[in-house]
Amino acid sequence: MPRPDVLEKLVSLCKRRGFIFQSSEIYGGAGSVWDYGPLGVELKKNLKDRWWHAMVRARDDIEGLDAAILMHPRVWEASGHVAGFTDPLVDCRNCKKRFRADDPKIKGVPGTPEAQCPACGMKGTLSEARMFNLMFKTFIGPVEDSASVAYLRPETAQGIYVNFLNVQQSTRQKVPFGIAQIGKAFRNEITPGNFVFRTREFEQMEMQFFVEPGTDMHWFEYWKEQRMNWHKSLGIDPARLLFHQHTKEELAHYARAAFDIQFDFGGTLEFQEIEGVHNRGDFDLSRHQEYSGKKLEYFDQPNNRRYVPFVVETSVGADRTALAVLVNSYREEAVAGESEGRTVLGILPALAPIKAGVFPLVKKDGMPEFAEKLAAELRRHFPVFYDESGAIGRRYRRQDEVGTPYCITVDGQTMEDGTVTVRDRDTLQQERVAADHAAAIIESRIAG
RNA sequence: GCGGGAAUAGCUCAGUUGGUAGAGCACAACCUUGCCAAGGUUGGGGUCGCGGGUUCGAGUCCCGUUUCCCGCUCCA
Repeated sequence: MPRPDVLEKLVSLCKRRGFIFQSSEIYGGAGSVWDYGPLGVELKKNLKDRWWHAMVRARDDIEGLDAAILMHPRVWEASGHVAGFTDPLVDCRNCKKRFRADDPKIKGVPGTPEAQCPACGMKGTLSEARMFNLMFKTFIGPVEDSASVAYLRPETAQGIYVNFLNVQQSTRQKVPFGIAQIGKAFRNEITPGNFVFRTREFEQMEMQFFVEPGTDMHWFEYWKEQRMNWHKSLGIDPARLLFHQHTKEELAHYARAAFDIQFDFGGTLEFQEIEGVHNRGDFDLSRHQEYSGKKLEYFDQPNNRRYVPFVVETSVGADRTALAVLVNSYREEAVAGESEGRTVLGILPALAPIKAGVFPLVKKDGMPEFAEKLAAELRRHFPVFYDESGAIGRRYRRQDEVGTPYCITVDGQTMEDGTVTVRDRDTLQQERVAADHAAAIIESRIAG
């Protein structure tokens, strides 16, 4: 049974509370691009930091990199991105089939009444030839001529391949080792949609692991496991995650083997790719050798031999993972004694944009002053939201809706003994702790 | 890109046979209550996605366009 579709409610919540806005909204909106608001940028940053820590900082066999978005146009010829997509294509308006414009089976010039569709035989239904390259094209320098054409990268991986030897030699890494980077990529998708699931500008977190040929399947299995565990560590329900193996037909031109990690977004987005783990063999490095004329070999000193390493790639969408975290955490639940339930984002505390709300129970008897001081103190440790407006219950609910894991309330007793209550987002339980210890207690829970 | 649907306040929507926009919630201020969103008073905020057209007059009809949703197509 498909899970309920929460996407529509989530889109509304994201806008209302400042997670994600549509780009250029006041101009009617730009197609399929989204902006991260104050809370969204914190969530996504926490996610990226977590990935960076797991993949780069916590390991000694992976190095970080931040390659440029614009690259030499030949890179995309080597990668295969230009070749398959420079052919003009035509559509038949009748039978909806698509053909190469130079298909010999087409009689007549496409776009004219005489042209005949090879599939359905109708005349005059073929569109004019159009380019279907999904890469964004631009020009380097002020003159727009063919010599200055450049592309916005459609994937971050190539920036890693072309820097393979730079990184290896400057860090003295030995194979096997990896290079990781987080960055924007751009694709002129024909069918974008589903909120930030498929967009034309998106952010990838990629790691390319260089291994000795023959050991690639071992590392492929290793990284499959590692990456699945990472997603589970985000608090994502394991029942909503699965591997999908690419069939021969699905395999990309560069891949020897490929698994997707899929997440069940619910509704019509049942089990969709959020990460790909691919065994790319030596396709990329070999192609770059061929197109650049420069050797991209690794010298195995102990064995005194040179070879082009194989590559195991892990490529995860930062936006898709952020969406998965939001969808996974969204819940509406009943509250005892109330007709209206509450909306909660049960985000892992470590990922939550705001870690704690700080409230004075009432606006009198020195409580606001005490609470404001406490909030300022806590802010030195993590993001805090101070709120004194409205009923206390309303303030709790506001924080539930944006996933704030803890709410600290300053009450009458605080003024006497310096203790405050800490309320847990998920259990609604409160416990009383010394105000001086609140920061340390919450910090340890976020880490744990 | 093709076909269908939608576009009115921050959100969810209403708006009768065309006559210059309403509700609930949210938000702000003050009062009150004081531990889980529903008290009181007051207040801010839309020119109806955008551009044309028809009309004495258009949110309300027509055309174009943009964006979103559904389906098809595409997805290196």
